[in-house]
Amino acid sequence: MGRRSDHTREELRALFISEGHAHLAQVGLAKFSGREVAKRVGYSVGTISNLFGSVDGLIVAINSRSFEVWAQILRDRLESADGDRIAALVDGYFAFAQQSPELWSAIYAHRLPEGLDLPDEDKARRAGLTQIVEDEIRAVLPAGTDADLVRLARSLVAVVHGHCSFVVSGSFALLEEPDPQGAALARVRESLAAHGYRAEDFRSDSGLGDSENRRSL
Amino acid sequence: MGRRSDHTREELRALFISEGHAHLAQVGLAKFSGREVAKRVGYSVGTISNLFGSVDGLIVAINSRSFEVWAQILRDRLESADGDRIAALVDGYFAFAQQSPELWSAIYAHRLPEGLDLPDEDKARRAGLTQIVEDEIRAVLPAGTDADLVRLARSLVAVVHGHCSFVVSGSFALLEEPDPQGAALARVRESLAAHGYRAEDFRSDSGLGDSENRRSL
DNA sequence: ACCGATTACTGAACGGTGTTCAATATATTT
DNA sequence: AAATATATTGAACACCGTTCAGTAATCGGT
Repeated sequence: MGRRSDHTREELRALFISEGHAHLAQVGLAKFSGREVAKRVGYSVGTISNLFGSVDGLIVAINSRSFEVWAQILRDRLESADGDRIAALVDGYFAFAQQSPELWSAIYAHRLPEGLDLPDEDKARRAGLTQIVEDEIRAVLPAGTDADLVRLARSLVAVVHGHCSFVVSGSFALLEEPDPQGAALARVRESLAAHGYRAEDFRSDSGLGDSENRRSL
Repeated sequence: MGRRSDHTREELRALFISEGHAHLAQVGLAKFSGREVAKRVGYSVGTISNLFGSVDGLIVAINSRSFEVWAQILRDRLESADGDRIAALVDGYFAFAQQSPELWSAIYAHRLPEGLDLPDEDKARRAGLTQIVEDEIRAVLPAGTDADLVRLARSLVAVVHGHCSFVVSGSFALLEEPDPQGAALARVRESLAAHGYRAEDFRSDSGLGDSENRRSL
């Protein structure tokens, strides 16, 4: 077979990303197969190299797509949140990781080979997630330099990320923790409090992690 | 060639782990090759399956070895620490990750296939690291239930882990953070303070992360 | 309407991977 | 010394990602 042109290049990329996303969610990064994805899409092996440069390139694109799905989950949780928007953020962070553990861990397990780094387009696609958090943190802390606020927001993302990572990877470190998400939230609240969190309404909280918080404050 | 028996089974395992450790540090998990390790050790392909069940089994053993190296680094830092033992812990955590990024990320990037989970022996080998942290946290907080203390200690490990993960993965999230380790330490101190940290001497601290801390307390 | 030139896609070939398991050569036991 | 048990091999297999000459559809010019 030769030229087909039943899809534009962009449509074809979208097809591979979509099918690849599903495949990655099923089998995980270790067993991910570009050949398999090509077969499912109905195109030949070489097409991946044409479109994405390499299988690594395809995985990068798939992971960027994951970030978009993830960000949308955060927005949904914020939308349907009661007053406690910080809890909603933590909840959204965990939600994606736990409902799609293979997709989530692929994001952090995948390291692109020496030399090339993330295309700018992918950086932009992924920035949305942290942006959401930054905006929420800004709304809840006393005004300071924006640079400091951005740094704190990302540091708090790291706090939640660490807990999430231990849960998904099944690290023994959190095996005995009945409520890792609660613990993450508690740590976030402790740091926010240290930075002058405007307490509004603290009413609804749950989980043992928060009891730590309550006990000591 | 047939039977050789120039090493006991345990010696042979140690050989593969040692050589595999070096190989993993060089090329990273994605390019890790069991065949290559076997060649270096001077044994044939099949030997890995005999000794470790599979290449995944070998990687598990290598990663457990990494935990031991890592724990030793923590102990060294504690030994040569000035008064600030918490900073020493954070420093040790980052030190291993940054001096052996491939080994560190292999620990968390490797997910063992559906079905089998970590052998008890490996769990024990890996527990040493968190044990060190637990002991230090216990020494520095007012006495409470030991269960709560263990959970808090591990949660704090997760806090540091998250920052470390973002650094090693080169995640854009911390690109604008000049001192991620300082940020991790600041978050840990904020949580410790919330739980009644006995402040002893706070004298020597450094880094922007800590300035956040100082400003807000 | 035709015909190069261009483009999109193919898929066999290649070198690599992990796993299996009959064959084999050394140890150990009888 | 013979028989048995054990440790190790390595060819065979089925997969993987990358390459690239080849081919067929489309396009631009006449």
